[in-house]
Amino acid sequence: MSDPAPDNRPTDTSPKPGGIAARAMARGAGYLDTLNPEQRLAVEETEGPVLVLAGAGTGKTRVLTTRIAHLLASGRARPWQILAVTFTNKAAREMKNRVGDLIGGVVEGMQWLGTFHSIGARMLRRHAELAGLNPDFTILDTDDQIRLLKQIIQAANIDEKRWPARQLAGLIDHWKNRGLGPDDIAEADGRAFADGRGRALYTAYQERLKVLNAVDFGDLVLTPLTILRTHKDVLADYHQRFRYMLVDEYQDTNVAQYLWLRLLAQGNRNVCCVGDDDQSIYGWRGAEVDNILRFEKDFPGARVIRLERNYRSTAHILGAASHLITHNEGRLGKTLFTEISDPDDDRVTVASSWDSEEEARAVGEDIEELQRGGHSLNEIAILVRASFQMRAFEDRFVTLGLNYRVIGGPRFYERQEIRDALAYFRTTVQPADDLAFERIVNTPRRGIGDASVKLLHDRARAESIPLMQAAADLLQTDEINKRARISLTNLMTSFARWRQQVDALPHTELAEIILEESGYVEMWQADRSADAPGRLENLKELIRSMDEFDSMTGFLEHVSLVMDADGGGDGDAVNIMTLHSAKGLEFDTVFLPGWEEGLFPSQRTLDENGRAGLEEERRLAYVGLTRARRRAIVRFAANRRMHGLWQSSVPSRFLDELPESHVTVREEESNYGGYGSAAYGASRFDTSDPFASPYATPGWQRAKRNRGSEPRGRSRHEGPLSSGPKLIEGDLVAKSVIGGSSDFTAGERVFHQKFGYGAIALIDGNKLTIDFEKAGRKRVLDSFVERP
DNA sequence: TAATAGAAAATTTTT
DNA sequence: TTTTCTATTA
Repeated sequence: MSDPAPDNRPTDTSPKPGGIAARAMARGAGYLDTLNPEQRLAVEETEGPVLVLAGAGTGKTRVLTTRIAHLLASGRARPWQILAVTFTNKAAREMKNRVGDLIGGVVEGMQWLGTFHSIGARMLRRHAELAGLNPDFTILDTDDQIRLLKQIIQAANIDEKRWPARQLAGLIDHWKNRGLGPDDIAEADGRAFADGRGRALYTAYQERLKVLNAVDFGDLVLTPLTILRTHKDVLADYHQRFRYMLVDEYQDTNVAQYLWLRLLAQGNRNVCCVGDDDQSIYGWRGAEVDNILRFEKDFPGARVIRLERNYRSTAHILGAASHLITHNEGRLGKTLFTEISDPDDDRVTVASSWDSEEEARAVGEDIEELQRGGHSLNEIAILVRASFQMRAFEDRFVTLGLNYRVIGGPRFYERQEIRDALAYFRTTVQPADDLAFERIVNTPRRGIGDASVKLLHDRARAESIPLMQAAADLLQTDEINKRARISLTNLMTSFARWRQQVDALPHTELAEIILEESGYVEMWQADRSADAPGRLENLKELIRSMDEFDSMTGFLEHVSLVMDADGGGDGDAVNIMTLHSAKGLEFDTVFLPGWEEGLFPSQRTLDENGRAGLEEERRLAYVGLTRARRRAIVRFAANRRMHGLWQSSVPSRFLDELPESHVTVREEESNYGGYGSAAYGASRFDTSDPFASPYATPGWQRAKRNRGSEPRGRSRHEGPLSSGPKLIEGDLVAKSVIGGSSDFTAGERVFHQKFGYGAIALIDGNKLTIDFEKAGRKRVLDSFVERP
């Protein structure tokens, strides 16, 4: 959370409860009057466990915020007696603001309103000693985590190539998400990495973290959980403290978060969870839909309230989304409805393109058309499955001169220059922060290369001391070469100097001094590359943003928890983002490109998680559709370029699952081969019982049938109408030969559907480099070319 | 030790 | 296609 203030603040400075109540009463508790009966029930049912199943667009946030306002205004709780958890900082911020609006003023003292991670961090700082940490521990981000694990793997003499740190990080995260410490890992599970050494590495990692006085993201939930489990007095204290608990997006909780909540809720059982099982899209990072599905079992006597009245979308959009999601098993079941029904409402549009570039072109045209009709660009969103899809749209919009903004793109705090600068600050404030120190010892280059760093490491490890300490010790000897010695001495004195100034100077000033004196700014000034000026600008922005905090420590705390991207562009612009980051947002018009098998649903998810993965992808589709207020345009392309080579694709099975009655298929002249309703006809829509078999639809059946080895090239002889099926085969055949070698020979003349005729220049397995007569040199998979 | 060239790998989603 | 890592050379 963005609140760096120490823990004891609220009790003395926040307004008396009477004050809040009085303020709210003065506005005449009217906040209840605007709610519908279900919402009102969800707000007023304050005692005991409550599960609010809030479908998309049913006023979920409104219920949560009104509930908090109600608890405060009715005098049931003071601000600091309410625990309110969200997943994102954005949601926390919004909640705080909206409660403030309801109460009529800024809410003070709601220190337990925040993300799981920020609240976990707060708890952990209060009881750090119980976990063997200092209260000023640092929070490592993923990057630090992986660098640390890399060191541990290397120290254990394990081939880092064969057992990448990234994979171990994933494994450890997975364990932590399930609430498992190193000692809880079953013998068998521990074998999952490096021939059975997974558990040992996990243990080593945790020990190393303790030495560094650091925690990772997973620890922010797991360690507080462990503390609550093992210290009854602490738990009792929180039981007394939290009169009411609220949880947003309950469907996204993982096991550790769930256990933490359950433990806390055992106190007075006043827990209210709000969520939507149909919008659970974070299973891949440990979320357990099961948590929401079995709420009533966990909390006997729980009241379940369904919010099904949708205030956002047209009947067509709701109809399409609702029908799609019925193909999932294992849901609590809700049916969204709207009372607004206008015969002029557009149906959900399905359209297709030849390739991703044409897809972008078509969307661009649609947007310009809407714009001419007075549609605000801010109210338009393009929601993609994977971020690489964004590029085609960006390219197109740049040529069109169409304003756009990418939401959730590269994060400010993840940029190299920002991380470097932060490492300097961290080392200054926390001399024991080895990871930060290591990051900048030789940035900018100062002659302290791998050899010298290794010396430091050996020394530090041998004596179990921080790198800084080891450096100081080593400088007393003559083990390091001259050049390194001189600059290391310099660096050490600089840090000592900066450290002295921490309390003397304003932190923004000190930050400037550090970046200046370390030569870091100079390094970028000397850099002639195109992005150097931008980086310098970012550094300035970083210092500007520090102004809002009252100390360096407070700022660093904020940074590690709030990885939010900055404000985003202003003015009127189209929004481009992934489906995941679109959750919780809404737009008048939503474009959903790339509905193709393999991309959406993602092949990887399908491979790794099977049916559960497919259902999660389907929920993602549901989330996408329900972002739209008025218009949803679903698209797929017949060809897509991935990793620099072309692949063709089958329309997504989700298209088959859209109900005919709410969808229109649009044919576009710009389609080269008439790949419109000819190949993708109304017959493919799902008019059957959704539970029968989602895969019984014609399109999917055909694709499945063709997976084998049907002769290729047939459709070329059948005229333009069936150019579609040919591509389907191309894709499926392509998959079956990946890794094999090609039966083409160099120099051979071949035909490609997109590029025409050409000669093979180079063969690399099944990847061909071909000099095309018209399109020039391209790399393609061999299954996409034919002998003429 | 640093710079460079060349090869290999990788591409989902994020607190 | 792009990025990231590695090995080589100055």
